[in-house]
Amino acid sequence: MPELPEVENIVRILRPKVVGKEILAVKAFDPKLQSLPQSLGVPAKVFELVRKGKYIVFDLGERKLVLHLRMSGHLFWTPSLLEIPKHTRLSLRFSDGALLFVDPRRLGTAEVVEEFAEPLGPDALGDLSFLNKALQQSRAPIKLWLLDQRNIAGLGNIYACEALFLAGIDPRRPASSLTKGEVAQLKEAIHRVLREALEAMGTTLRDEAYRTPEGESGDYEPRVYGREGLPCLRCGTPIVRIELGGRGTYFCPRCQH
DNA sequence: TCATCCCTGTGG
DNA sequence: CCACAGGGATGA
Repeated sequence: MPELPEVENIVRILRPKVVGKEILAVKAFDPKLQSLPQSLGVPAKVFELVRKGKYIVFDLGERKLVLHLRMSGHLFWTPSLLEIPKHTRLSLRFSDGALLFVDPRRLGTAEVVEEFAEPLGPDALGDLSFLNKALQQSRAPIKLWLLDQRNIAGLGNIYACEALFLAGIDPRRPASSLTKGEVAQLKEAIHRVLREALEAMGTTLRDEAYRTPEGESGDYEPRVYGREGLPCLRCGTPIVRIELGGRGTYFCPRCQH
């Protein structure tokens, strides 16, 4: 569910609540996470809270707690543990509140490691000049290339579609077929979409979908994602949905070539 | 480079 | 009932 802007917002909101504080107790509600309280060990001071691609990393000094929300994960901040919402998988108690990892589909992950070592490409919010050369080396459809976190970290299904729409590029095009001008457009489009979404506090498509740790929904409104059959905001042509790599892919057949 | 799987829920 | 879901690992 969450992509870079949503994860970044979550981290920004949580940072003042947890950095410099101690995790006083950990409880796992999912058998998959049974060993986590043991490996985490309490009390554990949180030195830093950082986003790496779509991962959320709690720097505990000698070790890191690494969370990934995948499709349906949420992090909620709550003043008390008296009421545990349905689908809560993990709770981290602090002196003045608690953090709940809630994940209906249970696809999310939480693990304690010595060092964060996921193979991630450069962050999508950072310098994108590497795209010029990198894209030349792959014949994969550009949208799938953008979704591969080893290439570029942070984009997901919504913002990959949105960026390609803004750049006027057909998602099926081989990455290596993009001209220099198109790559320039794409770089700009990626940054624009992510900044817009960040400012809007992310995208909340359905009621049960993304929320900030304080329960707020995001205001970003996709231009093409989820708009099959609706008129393109630029030319009025109905937006088309196709499947690419098994994922729904939306684009304007007239604006994107 | 695919399909398949991991899971559960919702909406048509 | 079936289709679909904002992610990613895996094995053919």
